[in-house]
Amino acid sequence: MDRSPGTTSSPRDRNSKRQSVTLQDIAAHAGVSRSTVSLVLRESPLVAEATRTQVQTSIKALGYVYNRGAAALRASRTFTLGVVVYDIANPFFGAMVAGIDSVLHRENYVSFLANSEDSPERQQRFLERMREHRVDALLLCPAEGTDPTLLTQLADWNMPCVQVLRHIGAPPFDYAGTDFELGVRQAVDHLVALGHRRIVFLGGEAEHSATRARHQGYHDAMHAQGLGDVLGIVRGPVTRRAGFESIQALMQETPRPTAVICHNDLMALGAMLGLQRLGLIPGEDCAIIGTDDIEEAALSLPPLTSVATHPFSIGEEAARLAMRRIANPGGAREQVILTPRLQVRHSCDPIPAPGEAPYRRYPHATLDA
Amino acid sequence: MDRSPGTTSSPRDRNSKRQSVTLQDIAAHAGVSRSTVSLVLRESPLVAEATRTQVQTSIKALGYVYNRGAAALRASRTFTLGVVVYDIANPFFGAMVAGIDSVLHRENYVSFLANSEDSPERQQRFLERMREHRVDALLLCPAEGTDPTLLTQLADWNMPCVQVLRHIGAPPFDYAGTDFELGVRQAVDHLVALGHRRIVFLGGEAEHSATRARHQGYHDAMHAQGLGDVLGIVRGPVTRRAGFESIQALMQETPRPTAVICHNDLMALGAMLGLQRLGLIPGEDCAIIGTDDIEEAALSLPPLTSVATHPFSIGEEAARLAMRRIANPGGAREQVILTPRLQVRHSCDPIPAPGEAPYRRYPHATLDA
DNA sequence: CCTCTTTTTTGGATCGATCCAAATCTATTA
DNA sequence: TAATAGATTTGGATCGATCCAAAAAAGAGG
Repeated sequence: MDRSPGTTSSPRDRNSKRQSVTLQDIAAHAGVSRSTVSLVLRESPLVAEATRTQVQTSIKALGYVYNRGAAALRASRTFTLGVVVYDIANPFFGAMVAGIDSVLHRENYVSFLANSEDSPERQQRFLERMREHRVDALLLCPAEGTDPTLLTQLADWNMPCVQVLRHIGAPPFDYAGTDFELGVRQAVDHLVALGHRRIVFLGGEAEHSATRARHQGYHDAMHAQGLGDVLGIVRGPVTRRAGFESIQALMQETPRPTAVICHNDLMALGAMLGLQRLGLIPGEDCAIIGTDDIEEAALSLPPLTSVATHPFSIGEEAARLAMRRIANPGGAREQVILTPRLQVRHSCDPIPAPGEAPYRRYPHATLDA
Repeated sequence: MDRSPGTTSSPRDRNSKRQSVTLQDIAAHAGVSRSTVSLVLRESPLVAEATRTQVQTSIKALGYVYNRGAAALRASRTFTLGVVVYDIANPFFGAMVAGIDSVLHRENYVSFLANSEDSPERQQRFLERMREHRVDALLLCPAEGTDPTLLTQLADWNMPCVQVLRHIGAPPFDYAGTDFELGVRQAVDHLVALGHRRIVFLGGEAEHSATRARHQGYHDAMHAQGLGDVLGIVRGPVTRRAGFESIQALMQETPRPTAVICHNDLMALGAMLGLQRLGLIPGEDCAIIGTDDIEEAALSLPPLTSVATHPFSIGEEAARLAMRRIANPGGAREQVILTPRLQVRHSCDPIPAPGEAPYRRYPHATLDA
């Protein structure tokens, strides 16, 4: 009030002398105290309306930039989240991360993303780094082979953790994922309704919740359909290449399976390719169903029938759960389980009429589902 | 020295009273000063060997966790990097991010990853968030349509920026990418050597450096080969679906192109699918070359010939450049341009002998290149 | 006009590290 | 042995915000 700093301290002056505009500078400019400015920034209802607008004007005028680091030090809240996935190159995770971001954005959060590549050691190093950076919470898709005591460790660290897609350790824990068991059941039921009996599951080799649930679902559904005698599970990596290779081995068997359900879409796409390599037609010589319903699934030949697991929604739910946990660290743990939906396309169409050339059928298929 | 705090201040005691172990605690435990501990942590050569080991013992004993936020406040260095990409679901970026991480890891950095989805507005919001978090530098793959003044803005913000893959604004600026022009030339030359003349380029519609360079390369290479009269560039989105659709339109034309070079691999894979949908055989009815050489390229039918752009290396180089810039903000701007390499597979094999059934040829192709 | 609430504002302490000039401790040399 | 140089160590100030108890201002009631 005694001076009009808008003119006395020119930007040039500040540039040369001091690095950045601080609360103090704004306070001086607006003729109030540091604390009041802080309250305005945090949108406290305590400040009078007139003061608020005055301060906001000064903030704009001086081009102030909030220093979250400084705030974090005092308030011990960083507005920062750690996200650990195991295969960032899988489009599923692209979509999931987008879902996470969409929620974090609203909450003014920002995320550290790390790719464990399914290595517990890599994962551990990332977690330690994130600990130093004092993330408010963690979204963790645990790497294959992660020791269940990791959860205890994180609890000791005081780092809230929401597991995503896979889970380790004993309940209760926070978790967001899909009902994989139900997903596989949907796939099996669909195939059986189409007349298939020899249905093989191309699954993962790792022992974690997500493979277990799928295998359990397969097992139960097959039994429920009275097909307990033709169970077949192949275990291996869950990559495109693995799908490509294992289906070719599978097709050498007699009797051949007539349908294959895959752990994820990448495998399923690889499997379709493997069939083609053998001169077989996916969907006719052997039905294929994938899991995830990534974008590419609609863009294969034939378009892939897939159990949609809604990665974007999973990301959103996981992030929301993390926000809830941050707001209420002691609250009851939650498990958010989304319901998958079978997206039917053309990779398990019924056998074509005898006269019809199989290959020619694809052009009639619609790709837009 | 006067007391043995390892026993006097038990962990339980600290848990209840104070939140976390600080430098002060370690100093007391080791019988030295705060400052000395700080020097040890930063691996300063100033501290005597005996002191160093003593302090390190105390650090372990007390389970100290470095608080980077606090350090950042004082030292105004956050050990944090912003990374903005425009399509996280593209496996190319998965590999690139992995390359970035591998460098950051060594340097004890951690990265905020943001996905602009090619929206300048989204990008801008992320940048503002990262500014509040005071990232030490930015790795930016500018979203399509980004205003060139963004560079000025970032300079005003005092935020070092390394552009990646695409660049906007006027030199000098820091940049890491590939010689796309050369890449396309390699593709054209390869096709011409195989006897192709009607070579079409399936390119992007956006006006940025990466599309311009590719188009320029195509233009120059075609002219150099004396094919200036059969130029053909199709512009559109650079997605799998776009490749799928535009090649089908292209195949209606007369005379038909005999070869297509694509902006990226996703397009090329889509294009191969499009050919199949028309009942045409990729590589025989029409040759296809992609760009990037993502993992999936080796796993298509036929395996895709592609201009390898080495995403992992680009990520590494970009991150290294950022580290150099952080260490020396005023230094001369650098442009790191990697050399692409044509990875020949089977999507542009020469026309098969008359008697040979085209489709049967694929099983003989090796997928391992 | 004065007292009593209620609303709004404030300054000093604090978060946990680094910076830096000065103090201390060790050798070395005259 | 004292002076000097070099190697270590140190404490106070600082980074830029929040917390919180207390002060000041505004409004209500008699």
